[in-house]
Amino acid sequence: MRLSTKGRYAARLMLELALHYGKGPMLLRDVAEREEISEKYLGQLVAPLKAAGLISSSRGAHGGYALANAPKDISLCEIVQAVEGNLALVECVHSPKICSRVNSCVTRDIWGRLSERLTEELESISLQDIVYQHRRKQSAQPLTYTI
Amino acid sequence: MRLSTKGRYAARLMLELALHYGKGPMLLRDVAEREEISEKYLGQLVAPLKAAGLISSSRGAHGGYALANAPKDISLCEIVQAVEGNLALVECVHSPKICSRVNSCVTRDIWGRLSERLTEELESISLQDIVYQHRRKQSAQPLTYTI
DNA sequence: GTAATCACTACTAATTTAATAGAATTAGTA
DNA sequence: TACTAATTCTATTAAATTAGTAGTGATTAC
Ligand code: FES
Ligand code: FES
Repeated sequence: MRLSTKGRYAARLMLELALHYGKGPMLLRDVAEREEISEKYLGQLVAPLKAAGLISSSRGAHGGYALANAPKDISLCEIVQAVEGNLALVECVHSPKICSRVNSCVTRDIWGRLSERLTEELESISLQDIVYQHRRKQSAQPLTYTI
Repeated sequence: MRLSTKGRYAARLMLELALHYGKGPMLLRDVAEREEISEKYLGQLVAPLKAAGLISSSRGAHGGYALANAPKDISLCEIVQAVEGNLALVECVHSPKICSRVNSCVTRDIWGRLSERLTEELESISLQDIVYQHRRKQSAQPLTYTI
């Protein structure tokens, strides 16, 4: 029951865009460098994020990516859902066809409720919250000098 | 972020044992038949459940499996954890070594808190709860006749 | 001693994950 | 217009995980 790199990288990508919010489009190359993630792989993650309306892009010279909305209006749920698909903990919650006995199976109900709780929890975290926590953490960190 | 068949089957296996609680050991064959799950595959799931102290077994003729404790004293968390290992949504929460930057990464903190919430939620559900919900559902079901 | 049952280990096909690679497309600018 | 910087799209792949199957060995009741 692990979140794949898609979801984790997408969250970090969106955090970078949020930190850069209001400063024009950000290069994928810079995101990749700052987060130490393969640029090509990130290139695949932006497609679903854009399709979900979370980011906008501009091509060509001086292009790049930017948040489509303010950080406070983007939830972690939307980000994860965009790249990972629906968040049900078990498949038959959303696709009843794949299990016979969906009508009698009580564990399905339980996984369904659990999935809802998880979704609610993710919905309650905005990108702005993550930015705040990031800044708080940064200022609490001891300084690191790069020579 | 899906629960694998291990966790799902283990929950159903434990429900069957709970329904049979107090009636002596139950055959794996019967569990497999009632839940329509491969007996051999279930055979692999009982090992970790036993190792976790959730069930007891007796070998030989008239052997089988039984709950090691009352259903009210077994949580869904214990069951899932036994067969799936630790429930962290991302690996670096429990094994900081695998990620560099664990000290500065704010998303790790978020995944960590989320994992805790999920664990709490699973801890709050006992096998007895599942039995109650199962019985309620059964009695609400229209009767099905097997000819 | 034999039948029934759990216990253990090895193997495997299919799927998913986590990338890498490269060509195509678009946009700014000299 | 030609050049360059950037996104976009598609294909390929190695490794890991999942979801089993199969078979043999150990133990116990009768
Ligand atoms: S119906 Fe899908 S797990 Fe029970
Ligand atoms: S430290 Fe592991 S995801 Fe950031």
